[in-house]
Amino acid sequence: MNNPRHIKDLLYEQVARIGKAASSPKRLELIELLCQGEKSVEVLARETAISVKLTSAHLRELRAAQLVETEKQGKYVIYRIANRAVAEFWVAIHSLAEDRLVELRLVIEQMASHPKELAPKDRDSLVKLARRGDVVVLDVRPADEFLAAHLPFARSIPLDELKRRLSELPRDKTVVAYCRGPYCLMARDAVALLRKKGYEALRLPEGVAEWGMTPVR
Amino acid sequence: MNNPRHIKDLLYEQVARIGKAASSPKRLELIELLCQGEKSVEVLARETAISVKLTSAHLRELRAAQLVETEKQGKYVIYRIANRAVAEFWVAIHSLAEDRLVELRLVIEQMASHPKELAPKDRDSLVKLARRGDVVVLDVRPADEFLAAHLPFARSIPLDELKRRLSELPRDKTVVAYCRGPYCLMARDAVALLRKKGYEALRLPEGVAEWGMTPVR
DNA sequence: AGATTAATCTAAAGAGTATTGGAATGTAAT
DNA sequence: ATTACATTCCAATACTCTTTAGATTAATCT
Repeated sequence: MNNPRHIKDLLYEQVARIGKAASSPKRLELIELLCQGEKSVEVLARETAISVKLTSAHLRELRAAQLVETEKQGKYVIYRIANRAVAEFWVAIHSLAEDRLVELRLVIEQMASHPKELAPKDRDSLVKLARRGDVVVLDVRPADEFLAAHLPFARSIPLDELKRRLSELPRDKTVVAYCRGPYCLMARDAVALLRKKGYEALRLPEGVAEWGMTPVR
Repeated sequence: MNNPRHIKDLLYEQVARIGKAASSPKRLELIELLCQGEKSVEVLARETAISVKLTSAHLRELRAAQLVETEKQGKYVIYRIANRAVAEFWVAIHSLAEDRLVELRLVIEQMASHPKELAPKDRDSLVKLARRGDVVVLDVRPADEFLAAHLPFARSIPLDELKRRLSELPRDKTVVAYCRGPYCLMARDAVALLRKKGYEALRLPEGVAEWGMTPVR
């Protein structure tokens, strides 16, 4: 059985393994989360609101497709993205989805709720503003994710500490908050809180994965 | 039901529509074929060796995911890639698969059979050589695909005409043959034929999609 | 040693997908 | 009008995937 058709079938079948891994909403959410940094099964389950058992099963699939790697640390199993290419694929697939699927764009729009929440998409100019201190780039993800990687000149105040650490932010600067990416709601909530307290705040819908800064190894 | 969890579920579910479309080997093959140019259901079925009915069903899925568009031309229905982003996604997913899956790399290696079939990957230098006429870049795909788009300075001799049109190729130049991409076997067969006839021939494993030249509209 | 915690494995039910054959639709050729 | 052709629709079957529950493994804590 070495005919051309047989060979081709083998080839596309392998590529389809990646597609299969990316065909479940839960697995995609796990991938996005792992793009923020390595995590244990328990943490992944908590953050995604999936049962530990089911999380484990989905991670098993991701590992079968070689998209994630594991390392046993004591009684924990730490999962991480296999390499940067996986993060780039996550960005590629969700970007294509946003490009093609009206339904997705609709949900994203209604997520923004207030029209002025979107920050400028131009990365260079944002970095320039942040470097000069004209805006404060605020990372509202958990501290360990900030530690693993963060946008240039960002400072870390996790969302659940924001209320009591408001005083750390200058009142006269615009705050640009970001979190895990366009589907994460933490930055949205942070901006809502900041505005209620009188700050000028914008949400940057991108995260480290979209900026090509996913931590690996 | 406007709680955050519900919103997130909607978001990832939409992205998973793209993953689902890419989770079947046959659909991937159809996408790759459509990256070469628009085609009718009949042609797609013939080229992929899938029954017309099943081809139609898979194309239906691809259209549901908004990855392809259709246009009725007389009694034919012409399918095409929705836009360039789809071709880029095809390249992204098969590149990731090659990066991550040993099994895939193994099949590709045994496909090359002769070690020297691989041509230089550096695009600029290949284009330079082709411009100066130091090598002949040969497109062995069907004529309509060549017409839709081809690599710079390439000339077209479809594989099934190659034997009787050999005289069109200069005997003293290296021939670099390419076809639809790394999973297409036409360039491999062309190289085998050329070598048997005494030509110096190499296979370029990339096609128009990999070079970002997929025809759209 | 025994209890606790993290994670996985196995089995089973339900939901969804791939594939095929037969019928139906719409267009073009005779 | 009738016939041929390209494509899709519908229904049935086999298969695969998702999810949950119960049992199991392995490391840590008391």
